[in-house]
Amino acid sequence: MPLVPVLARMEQTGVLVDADMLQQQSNELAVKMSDLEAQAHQLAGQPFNLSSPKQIQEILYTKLGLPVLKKTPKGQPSTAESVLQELAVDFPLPRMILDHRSVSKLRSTYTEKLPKQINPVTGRVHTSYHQAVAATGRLSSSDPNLQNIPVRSAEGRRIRQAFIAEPGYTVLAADYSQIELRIMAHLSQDAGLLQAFKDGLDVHKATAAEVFGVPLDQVEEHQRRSAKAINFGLIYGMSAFGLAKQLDIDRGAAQGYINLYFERYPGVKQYMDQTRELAREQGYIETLFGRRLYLPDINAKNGQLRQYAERTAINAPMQGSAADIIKLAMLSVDHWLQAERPPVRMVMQVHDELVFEVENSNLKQATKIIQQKMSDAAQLDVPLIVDVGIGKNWDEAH
DNA sequence: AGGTTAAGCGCG
DNA sequence: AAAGCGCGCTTAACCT
Repeated sequence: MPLVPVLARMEQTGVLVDADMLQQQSNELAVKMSDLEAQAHQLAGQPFNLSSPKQIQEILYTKLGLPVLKKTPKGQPSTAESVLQELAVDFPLPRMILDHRSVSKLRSTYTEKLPKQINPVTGRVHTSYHQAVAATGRLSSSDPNLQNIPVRSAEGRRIRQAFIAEPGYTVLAADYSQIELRIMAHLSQDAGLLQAFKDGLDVHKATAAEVFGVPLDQVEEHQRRSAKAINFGLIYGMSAFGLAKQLDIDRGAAQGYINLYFERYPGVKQYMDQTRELAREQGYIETLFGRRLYLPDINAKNGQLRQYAERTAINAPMQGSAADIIKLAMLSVDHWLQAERPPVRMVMQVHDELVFEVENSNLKQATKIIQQKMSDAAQLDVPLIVDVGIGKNWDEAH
């Protein structure tokens, strides 16, 4: 039995998963894995278990003499993705290891496991949502974790395509647009950021225009990408060093971007300083709705511990407030479901997204009500925009 | 045989 | 010296 009570095992609803489709994908992934193993065997001149760190170290570093770019905390040569990415520029084997890793991850974690998690009585997968695990107030999901179903790669998205609705129903996915940055605008009361959201701008593009000093309609793609990295970095309390690595630029340039950002959005700068200060004084920070996160290390002598606590102090109000808001939205939606009993099931929560199974003839009305209830879950000084997608499966609904 | 840890990676 | 927040799952490697 788990020590933390399972407050929300999805026994009543659950989500439909097409086991045959996953089985088919499993077979295809298995073929790719053995192809890669055979190729690696050739190149290495010996059998090569691509998932064994020991063998990777032996073959890549000892036998082939590839440069050791980074070490693990225990002093072993690192085989982390970022390292292998760099090595892949000059050598073929690292690419194969990376491909093998992503394929085997998809197979072992998803296509092989999910079919076994289907409840024979309901024909659905019923995750457990935990309310008292994540320090920021987010839910977590386990057995199986449905909050990390692949989406970023085409291969991975095929797994999402196996998440379907029963005949006569449609998958409806509703997600908050940029909720953490909107919360940052609200908390910091930065005039520029507030205005950008009130004007309904593409916020990364708007940031790029400000930081790089170009008109909105002349922002280039690489500028938007940099601005996006800056925006995310800010939410996480990232340093110039981290931004430099992320954007593959030198540290001075990264610091320049950050300085420019804070010049253009002085309210954000002030908010960040204030938040650190408040955390130091009271030993905790609060979300918009008063959820506390205690930071015992905020005044630690150990710089590493202290800086970690400072980054948490910056991030937790935004991540935590977003968690508060979607929980309120879930309650609001549930009240509607209980009162009206529409043919609608709330089947998943993925941090800033709610997934529903909606009877086809009710799609229009359900979309409107869900969108409105999520948008109205909190009153901020910027609008809370909710994007809704529908489809035969979860992938299509995005 | 079974448990634990480190590394790695899937997601927001 | 570290350097970006929050999770859960799988594997290899190591341990009892």
